[in-house]
Amino acid sequence: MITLPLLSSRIKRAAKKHFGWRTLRPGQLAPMKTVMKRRDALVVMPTGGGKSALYQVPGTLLPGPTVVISPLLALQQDQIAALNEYGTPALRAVRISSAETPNQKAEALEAIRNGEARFLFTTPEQLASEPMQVEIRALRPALVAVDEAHCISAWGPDFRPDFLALGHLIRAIGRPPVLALTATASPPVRDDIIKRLGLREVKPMISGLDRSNLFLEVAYCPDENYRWRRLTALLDEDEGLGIVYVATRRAAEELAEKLTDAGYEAAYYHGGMSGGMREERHEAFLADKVQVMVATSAFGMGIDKPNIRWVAHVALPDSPDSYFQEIGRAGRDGAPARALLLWRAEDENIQRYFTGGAVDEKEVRDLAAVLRTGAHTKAELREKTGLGTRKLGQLLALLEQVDSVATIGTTKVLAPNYAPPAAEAAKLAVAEAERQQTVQRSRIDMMRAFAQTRSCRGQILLAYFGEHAPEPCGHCDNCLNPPADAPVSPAPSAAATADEPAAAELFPVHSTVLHQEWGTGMVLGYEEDKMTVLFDTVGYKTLSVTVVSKRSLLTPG
DNA sequence: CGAAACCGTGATATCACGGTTTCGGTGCGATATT
Repeated sequence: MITLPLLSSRIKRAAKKHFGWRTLRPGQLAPMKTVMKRRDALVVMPTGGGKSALYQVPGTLLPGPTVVISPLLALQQDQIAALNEYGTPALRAVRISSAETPNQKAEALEAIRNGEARFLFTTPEQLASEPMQVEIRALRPALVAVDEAHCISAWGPDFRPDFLALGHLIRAIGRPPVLALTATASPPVRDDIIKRLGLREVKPMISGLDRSNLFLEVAYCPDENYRWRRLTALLDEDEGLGIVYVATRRAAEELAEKLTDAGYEAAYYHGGMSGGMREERHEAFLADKVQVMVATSAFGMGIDKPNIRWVAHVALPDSPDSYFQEIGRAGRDGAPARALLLWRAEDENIQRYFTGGAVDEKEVRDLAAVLRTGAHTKAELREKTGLGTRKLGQLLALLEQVDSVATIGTTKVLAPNYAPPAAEAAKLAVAEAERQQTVQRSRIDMMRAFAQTRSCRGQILLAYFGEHAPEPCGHCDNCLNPPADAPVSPAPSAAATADEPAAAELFPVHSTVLHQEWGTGMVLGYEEDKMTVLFDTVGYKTLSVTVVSKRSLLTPG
């Protein structure tokens, strides 16, 4: 029987023996202990906080191999190379993905089987194959680590449907304990991860959300000219290198060119470039050879570079989740760094477009009906329904979420016997799509609210992530230079006259409330006369405290 | 939704204007071609 103090020292010894780490970083030991106790865990920790170690160290001690599920092959490549650099079988990693031939896959499985390797990296798409499930299950994995777990929520419904089925897939390989890792996750995203992975008895373990060396600034830009001037002003003030996020590939190329013409060392990066080119640019940035990287959201995951001095947005991100993750790449070394949001009202349009339009109930019904007639490949489904690849994928993802799709064999899908009738499945799917879009629109609303606020931005961001910060952050534009007509916000020191009790908090932060129309929600925070509530079905809503109070719109839940 | 490309018209021989169409992010994996 293992006692707890012994557990801690075993972990520390393994960290020292295999990795040469004399100490663990804050927030690392507790999740490692949870993993060693064979329990599920969800850990939210900024990149650079040492998330990989959370499965790597226990992985050397557990009585079976660790399966690491991660969304990007390029990222896996780096992690595998890093592990194999140690040159010890206890840390050796292999991979199963589309980049491996059948022979290489077999070798990878064999290496795990005979103990030459401990870590098996793979993708949700590989796990969707039943023969692969059988092979991996036979390895008796002792732990499944899901890296960048927010992809379940962010990518699953949209274009990586196999992420939605991860919970089922993990069950199919024997359901070892699951460790879910991500750098950012607001409460609804955490809930989604827990639900989709089927995590049991987890309390999210969260650390490092308050990045006090990051200075948060926002500027509203009436036109592109003004935005350009603010951006170049930042580049002129700051000697260091950084990332400019834009909304489209074309914008990335055009802005990079404009910056180059103006004498800045700029390059662009987006998902439409060839793999080789992307790698090249990525390497150049890591090697300090690019001062300004103008990029779409494709640039980011896995970038663990300590000396990024600023991140600018020439766009309005689709959510505070994305925003936080993107700015979080600056200042990893702990030295001061800047996050500058340059937004225009027009920026919202493209995000609304990406949110997607109404789903055609008839199309879903027809698809659901075909699925009930037996197993089909996706090509067959396209043939029979006349849907395009992308549309088909989205509808399948929706049906998957209402238990109307199952994968059989390697590539075929069909309606499982527990699936509702086609008409009902279609109704459920349309309702689910609407719910997701409503929530997504509310996230855009929250992003705009963050951009427009006159009070502390750090507080608002933390509130969005479900953290209550009683004091203003002291590292945002509004804290440094309060707008002339700024509200009476809770002052950092007793000097200010904070006689107004912080917008008379009707309901405690984090308490549950009930709204007649919107159902139950959680109070996230107060700001001026407004309160923000996260509702289960309609997402984030900002309400007037006065109106809520006068009309008794909310009751304790 | 809105920016930009496209396209036709008009008054003149190059462009100006207005209407219409198209496109827009994130990546796995399988397939076809060198």
